[in-house]
Amino acid sequence: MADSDDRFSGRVTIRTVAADAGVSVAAVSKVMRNAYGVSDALRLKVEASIGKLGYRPSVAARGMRGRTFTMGVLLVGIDNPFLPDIYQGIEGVTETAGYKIIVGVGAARARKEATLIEQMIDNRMDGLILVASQISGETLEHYARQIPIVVIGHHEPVAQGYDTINNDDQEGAHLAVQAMLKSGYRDIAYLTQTDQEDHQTDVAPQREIGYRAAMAAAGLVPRVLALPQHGAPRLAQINKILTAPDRPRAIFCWSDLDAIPFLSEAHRLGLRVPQDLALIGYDNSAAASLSMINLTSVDQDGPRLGKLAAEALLSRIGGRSTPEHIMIAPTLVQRTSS
Amino acid sequence: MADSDDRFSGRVTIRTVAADAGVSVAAVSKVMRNAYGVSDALRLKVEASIGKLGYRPSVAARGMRGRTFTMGVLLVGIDNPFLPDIYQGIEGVTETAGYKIIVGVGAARARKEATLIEQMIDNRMDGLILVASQISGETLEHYARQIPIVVIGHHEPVAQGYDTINNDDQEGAHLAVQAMLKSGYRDIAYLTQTDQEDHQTDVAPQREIGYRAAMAAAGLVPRVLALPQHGAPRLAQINKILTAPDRPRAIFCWSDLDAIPFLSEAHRLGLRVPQDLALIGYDNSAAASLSMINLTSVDQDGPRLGKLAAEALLSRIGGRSTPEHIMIAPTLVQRTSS
DNA sequence: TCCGATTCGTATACCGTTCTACGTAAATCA
DNA sequence: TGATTTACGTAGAACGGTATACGAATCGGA
Repeated sequence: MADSDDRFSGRVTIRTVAADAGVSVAAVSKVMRNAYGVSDALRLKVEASIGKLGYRPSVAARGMRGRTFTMGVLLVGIDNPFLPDIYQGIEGVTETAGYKIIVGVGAARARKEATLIEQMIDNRMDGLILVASQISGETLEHYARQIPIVVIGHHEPVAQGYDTINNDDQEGAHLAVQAMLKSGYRDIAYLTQTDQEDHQTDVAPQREIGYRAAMAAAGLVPRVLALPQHGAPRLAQINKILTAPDRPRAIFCWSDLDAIPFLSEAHRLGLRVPQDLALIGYDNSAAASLSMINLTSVDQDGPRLGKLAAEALLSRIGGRSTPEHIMIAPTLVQRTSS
Repeated sequence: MADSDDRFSGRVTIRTVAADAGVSVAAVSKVMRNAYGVSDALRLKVEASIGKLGYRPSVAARGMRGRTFTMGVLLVGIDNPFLPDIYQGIEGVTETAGYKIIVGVGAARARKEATLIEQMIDNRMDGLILVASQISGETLEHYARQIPIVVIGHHEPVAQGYDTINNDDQEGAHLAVQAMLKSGYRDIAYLTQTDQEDHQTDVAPQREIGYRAAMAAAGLVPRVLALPQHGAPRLAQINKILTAPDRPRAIFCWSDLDAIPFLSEAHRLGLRVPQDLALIGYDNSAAASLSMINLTSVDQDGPRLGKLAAEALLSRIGGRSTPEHIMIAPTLVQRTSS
């Protein structure tokens, strides 16, 4: 009877295994969790049944009481070219630690991201890594009380409840401006993004701070341009900047995401790079190294950021409660666009 | 008030809400699910309590009996440029249907993908969309018995247990070859990928079939080149093909993913495109339209594929059990590389 | 020989939902 | 008016695990 029942319902549960091995449900659970008080004989019996039946515990059921051994990774959007690097770094750590990853895709909007975080909490993730999140530090502290959180690409050096892993964005900007100065440019503009909730803690404003400091140190007047991230106005704005009579001679872009379209439009307009226009981007994405693009870019070592974040999260899940704030040094990859 | 409550009483459960509203647990559950048999008065009372307490149901617990209202999306890898389009199409549908999405990132390896599918089943997803999966049709049938599945980018027109959504890859190849013939090229090669488990059902072999048919129809001899997807040999192989004395005059690449590095290497070698070498890619990815790249490419309308897949999955979750196999027509986006 | 400690396994109370019965009161019908 | 139906709400059994309390052996030492 029980047999035909099981066959009908399909799923092999902990009870199926217990019956097959002739032991109690609790015994099987203990074996699964390597809990204390299991003899070798019992373990062998149970493991044999597990293998035979192909039993896999239900994460949902398990999550109602214990760990799920899964961490959630929240990405800004799926099209950002430096995400693969970070993801790869995270995965390297989780794989050896026996953790699974589940990805949530945001849209660089705080509201949407908050929903995703809640979804991850609902799904009983053991911890969360947020990449370039738009969420305010205050809100993060709130969520951090419910689940361990590590943040990449969001400067909040005094945060108490969660960890931050960053490259030194001010330093990165400094490197870019220095390189341009060294090549003789003085009319250097900074291109930032608009239509973001405006936090000083985000990477673009941090890079702007670094840019302004470097310009000031050189006795030059800073000039900040802005570009919407989405929609038709974007291309029009690029065109407007490039065709204006006071077009800057050099532009440091907050991201390759903007630098490459700029390069493209400049090329279309017949501007020579770097003779007529010098460009430096940020992230050293795969596309930057293509020979027709050849964009000078600041590299922030995505794999390392991901690795550090995953390690921090694991230690936080393990019980650490003192915050950790790590900042790594960026490097400049010089190419022909500057 | 509610704030200090939250901090102390821990998680707000359905019982908290029921107690607060002065109704039964089942009543709250009914309201949550818009189930039959709930009066406006009851609904209002319950919703007030939900709002006041900030209650959110636990997906884990919910998953143990009913729906989770979450679908899993399995992507080949996070760096494939046409995934954002498909994702966007899926998201458009799920958002209005009140479904959540959770993403799993594969690595174009069947083993890894199988693990991910099992993880999704363990997490009690309501259904799965697999994008460009490497898993065999046989294995898919097996999993499809456990969970509703829709597959994008995998031709299996007689599959019984799951649905397939594809662009007509043979037709896409036909369009590419036709365009090259029309421009006067006759020495046209096809570039496929290696180091994949070799299924006729995958997109690259399908495109090869279309290519061979089109060449045969024109009375030309086909010529197939191969390129590993990863590692150092990749660049060396590109270089070898481009510098060989019998370098083809035109190459139709199975994906922009390969066409763009080819273009880059050709540019580095000083080859003129399309005078010395014509190239056509597949996927019409964002990078293809950049003016320095300007790659002719076959467009398979990713958003539409995603939309159709999500709709199919919803109807399958809703109970449909007859398989659905949809094929949409690709178009050629002509640019200057051919 | 008796006693406390240690080992191993079981019974069972949860965890937070859904969902199937079922009871009751109001509305409709003949 | 009595007999059905319909609408609304509740109780309580799942679901598949975890974890705690506890009983039964086994063991070493005085």
